[in-house]
Amino acid sequence: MAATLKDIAREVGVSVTTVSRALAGYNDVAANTKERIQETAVRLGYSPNITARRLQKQRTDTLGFIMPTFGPRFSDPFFSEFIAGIGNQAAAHKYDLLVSTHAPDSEGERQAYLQAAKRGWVDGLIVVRTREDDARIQLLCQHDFPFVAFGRTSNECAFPYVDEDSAAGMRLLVQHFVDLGHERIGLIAPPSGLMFGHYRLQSFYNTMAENNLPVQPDWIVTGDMTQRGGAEAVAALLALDPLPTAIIGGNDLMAIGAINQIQQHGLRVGQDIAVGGFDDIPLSAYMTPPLTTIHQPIYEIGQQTCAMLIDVINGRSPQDPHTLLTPTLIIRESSGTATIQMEGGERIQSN
Amino acid sequence: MAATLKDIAREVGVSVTTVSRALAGYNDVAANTKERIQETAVRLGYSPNITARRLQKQRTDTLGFIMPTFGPRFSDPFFSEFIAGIGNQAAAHKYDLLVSTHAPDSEGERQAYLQAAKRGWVDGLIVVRTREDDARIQLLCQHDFPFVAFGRTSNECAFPYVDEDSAAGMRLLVQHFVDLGHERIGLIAPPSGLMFGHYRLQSFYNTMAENNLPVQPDWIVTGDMTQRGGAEAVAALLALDPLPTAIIGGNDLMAIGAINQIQQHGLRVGQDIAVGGFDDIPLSAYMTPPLTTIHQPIYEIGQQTCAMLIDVINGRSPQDPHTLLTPTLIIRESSGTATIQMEGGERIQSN
DNA sequence: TTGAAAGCGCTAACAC
DNA sequence: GTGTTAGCGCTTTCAA
Repeated sequence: MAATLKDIAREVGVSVTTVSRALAGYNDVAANTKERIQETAVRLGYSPNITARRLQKQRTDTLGFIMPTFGPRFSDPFFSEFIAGIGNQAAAHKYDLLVSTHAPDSEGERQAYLQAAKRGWVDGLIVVRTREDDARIQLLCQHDFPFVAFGRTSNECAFPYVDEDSAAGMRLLVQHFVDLGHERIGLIAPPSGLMFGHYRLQSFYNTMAENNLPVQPDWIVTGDMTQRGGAEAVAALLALDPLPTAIIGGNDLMAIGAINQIQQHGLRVGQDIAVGGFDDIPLSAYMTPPLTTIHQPIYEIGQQTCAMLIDVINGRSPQDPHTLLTPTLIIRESSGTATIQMEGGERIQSN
Repeated sequence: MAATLKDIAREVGVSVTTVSRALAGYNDVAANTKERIQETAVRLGYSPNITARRLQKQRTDTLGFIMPTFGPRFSDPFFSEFIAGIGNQAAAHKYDLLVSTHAPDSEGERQAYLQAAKRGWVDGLIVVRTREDDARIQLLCQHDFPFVAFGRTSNECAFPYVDEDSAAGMRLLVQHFVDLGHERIGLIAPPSGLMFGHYRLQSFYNTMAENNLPVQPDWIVTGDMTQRGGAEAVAALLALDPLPTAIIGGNDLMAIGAINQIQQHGLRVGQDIAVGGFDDIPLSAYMTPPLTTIHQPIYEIGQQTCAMLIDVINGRSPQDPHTLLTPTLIIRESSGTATIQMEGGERIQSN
C-alpha cells in the first residue's frame, strides 16, 4: 500500500541506500539524483515507516503516561490539563505520547509498569500522584528505567522529579485563615498514601501548632479527591459542635463538594464557614462564592516534567533533577474577603 | 540490555525459531524443550520487543487520539473521562493509545492527521468534536484510513460514528423549560462550526417553534465552551430588557460560568432565572443550586467508539456503524424544581 | 520436533 | 557519489 524506500529506488533506478540518504538530507548524493528521488518520493506519497526506523534506531521516541484512574465516572480536570502539558512538550521534541489507564496500586498497573520497563515499549515514563511507598517508582528504579515523577516519595531511591511545595501551599492557606481569626479549622484530607496528601496534612498540623492552635482529631476527615467524596466527608465536620469556622479541602474538587453540602445545610460559605481549596482548577473561580485556593500551574508542571524526562532519556542529566514549585495563594470570596492575589508564583530550585 | 530471543536460543542451545514458537504457545515443540525455554525466558526476564513484532506483523496495535486543545489552561473534564473510556477499552483488546494535542483546525493538526494516515504510526484514529465541514474527516476518508468519530459532520463521505442525539437532548431541555412556563429562553450556543453545536442550536429553534414561541436574535449568544466563555457570553443576556427567564448553556462548563455571573448580578438561579446545561459533568450535581442538564455517558461513548474502531481495523464492519445515543434529562434545582430524573438513557441504533 | 532462510522497512559501515 | 552488505528482533514458510 504505502510507498517504501524500495519503491522509490526501483522507480528512480538507484539503490535503497541512496534513496535513504537523499531523503535524510545527506549531501553525499548528487544534486541531480537527490532531486529525482525527492520528486518521486512526493509523487508516490512516501512517508517513512516509523516502526522500521524505530527497530533500527533502537528507540521508540515515545513517552509513556499511565493514568491512575479511580473508576468509570472519572473526570478529574487535572488530567486533561496535565496531558495537554506533556503532550505539547513531547510533540515539540518530536516525541509521541502513549497513554494508558489503570487503577492505582492494582495488579494491572504493576504489570503495565513492568511491561514498560522492558525495552521497546516507550523510552521513558511520567509518573504522577506519587505514593508514600510507591511500588511503581521502586520498580522503575530497580530496572533503571528512565522516568520523571510529578511528586516525591518516601522511598529511598533517588530519582528526578518535579513537585509543587504542598507544605508551603498548605501553610499559606492555614495561615490565611488563622490571620482572619479562625481557630477551629477542619480539613478534608486526601486519602492516606498519597505523598502530596501527606505533605498537606503534616503542614496543616505544623502551621496550626506554630500558631499555638490545637487540632481536634475529628477536625480531620478523609475524602477520595472527588467532589462527591468531599461532600460526603464534610458531613462529619458539619455534625460537630461547635462547628469549625473554616474548612480546607484537600483539593478543589473536594472543596467544591464541601461548599455544596455546607450550602445545603443552610449555611453561608464565606460568612458562616470559610472554605479553602487546593489546585485552582479553572472552575474554582466560578463557584458561588468563588473559591479561595492554592494555585498550581498544572500545564507548566506537565511541560517541565516532560522536558526533564526527555533530558534524562537522552543522557543529559538535567541541571537540577529536583524542581520544587512554590505555590500561590489565590484569595477569593469563599474565605470571606475580597479578591486579591498574594505573592507571585516563584520557581525555586533545590537539589 | 534486555534479553532477546537470540539470547534465550543461545542459552538453551536451540534455534531462535524454536524459541519463538515455544513462547508463542505452538504445540509443535517438544514438551521438554518448551519447558526449558520458558524457564530460561523467565530467568532472563525476557520480554518481546514490540517494535520488532510490529514491523513483522505490519501493524502497530496502537490507536491514535488527537485532542483538540484550545490553549494552555485547558482542562475540559470531558477529555479525562473520554480518554479513560477509550483507554480501558483499548487495553482490553491489547491496543495501545497514542495521544497528541493540537489546536483545532490548525496546520499542526492537519499535519498530524496527514502523518497518521500514512501507514505505520497507528492502526486507526478516534476523532472527536466533529466540525460541520471537517477537514480531518475528509482527509481520513480520502486516504481510506480507519477511524471512528464521536459525532457526525455534514461532509459527504460515509464513515462510522458514535454520536449523542444532541437534537433530542436540546428538545428535552427546552421542552422542560417551556413546560415550566418559560417563554423567553436564552441560549449560550457552542462556537459555530462544531457539529453538535449546530444540532443543539437548530433543535433549540425547532423546539421553540413547535411551541409557538418566538426567538429573539439577541437571546442567542455564543461562548467558547469554557466556564469563562459562559460567564462572558451571559453578560449580553443579562443586559436584556426584559430579561430571559431561563438560560441554557451549550455545555455544563458554560452553564456554570453563567450561573456564576447571574449570581454576581444578585439574581437567584432557579428562582429569578432558571438555568440548564448540557453534558452532566460530575461537577454539575455539586453546584449551588445543582444544575439541570442533559446527561451524556462520556465514558461509555469512549468505550463504544473505541470498540467500533477496533472492529473497523480488523475488517469486521460493525453491525451498525452509526450509533446514536439518546440523552437523558437530569432535572435539578437550577431549573426551579425538585430533583427527579426523567426517562432512562436508552440506546437507539439507526443506520 | 527442529532449524535454516527470508523478509518486514529502515539505517549505517564500508567498499568501490 | 553510489551500491553492497549487514543487522535491528521478530514471525513464518519450507525443509530436514
